Amino acid sequence: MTSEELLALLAAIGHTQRLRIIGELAKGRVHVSELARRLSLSRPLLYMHLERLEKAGLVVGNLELSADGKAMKFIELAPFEVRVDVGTVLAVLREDEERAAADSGAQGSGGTTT
Amino acid sequence: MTSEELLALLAAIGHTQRLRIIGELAKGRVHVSELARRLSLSRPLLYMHLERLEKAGLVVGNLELSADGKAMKFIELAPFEVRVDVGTVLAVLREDEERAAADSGAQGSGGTTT
DNA sequence: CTCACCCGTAAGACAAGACTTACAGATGAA
DNA sequence: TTCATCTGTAAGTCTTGTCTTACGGGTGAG
Repeated sequence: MTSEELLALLAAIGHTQRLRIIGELAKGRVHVSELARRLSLSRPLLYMHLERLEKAGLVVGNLELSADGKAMKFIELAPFEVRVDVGTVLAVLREDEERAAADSGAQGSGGTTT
Repeated sequence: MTSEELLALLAAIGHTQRLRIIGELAKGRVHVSELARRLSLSRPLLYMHLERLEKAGLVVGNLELSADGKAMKFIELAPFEVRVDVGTVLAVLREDEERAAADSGAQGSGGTTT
């Protein structure tokens, strides 16, 4: 895991509204408008938060058609678990360095991959 | 743990520079100016980050006097470990509700405390 | 056709965070 | 005294993130 991924994840979870969203989704999948109603959030705002959560891989969205033919986007919580401690931090920093080294090393040859 | 505490912690760790700071401190305690030099950060900026880290309880600062009588603030990494998953989120949300309930319940009487 | 749902995005106001430059004070050494 | 260390903060800029308002289009029911 790179620092970029870790940061995306921490930033995604680290917000009051998004905690509430996760809390609500923990009860089960819901479509966007319904979710907005339950949390008293404007739909555009909710979209913004969902985008962030989705990018970090915390939720997954599925556009489906209901029985009466209306399009509905259902949001589902993706399982996640990260231990945050000194070891994790050191690990991502090391990963970053390795990637940087690999990138600069692969510039001339091109066969150093994997 | 309340959501406020969790958010402070996540926000504290969730930043590139602060990851680097933690990484450097993992090697051992350092005084501020030296730390700033190692990370190529301006001292005022480092102060800002340290303040955030300290508030979240991730680092501890100690003002000491060196052998030649100069004041030096040593920064030390505090042990920390948090598991971030759905359970954690639900736990802090529940904790929030309990606190809110306790606060509003204690307004009139004063004897309802646990 | 109008109403009540649903989807999605664009634009701009506003607040929070990150970062720089500049300052002020204290010590010991040359 | 002047220089090289260290401490700390205040002010202002710039960038990022949050949030609201205002649009656009689609479906089925009355």
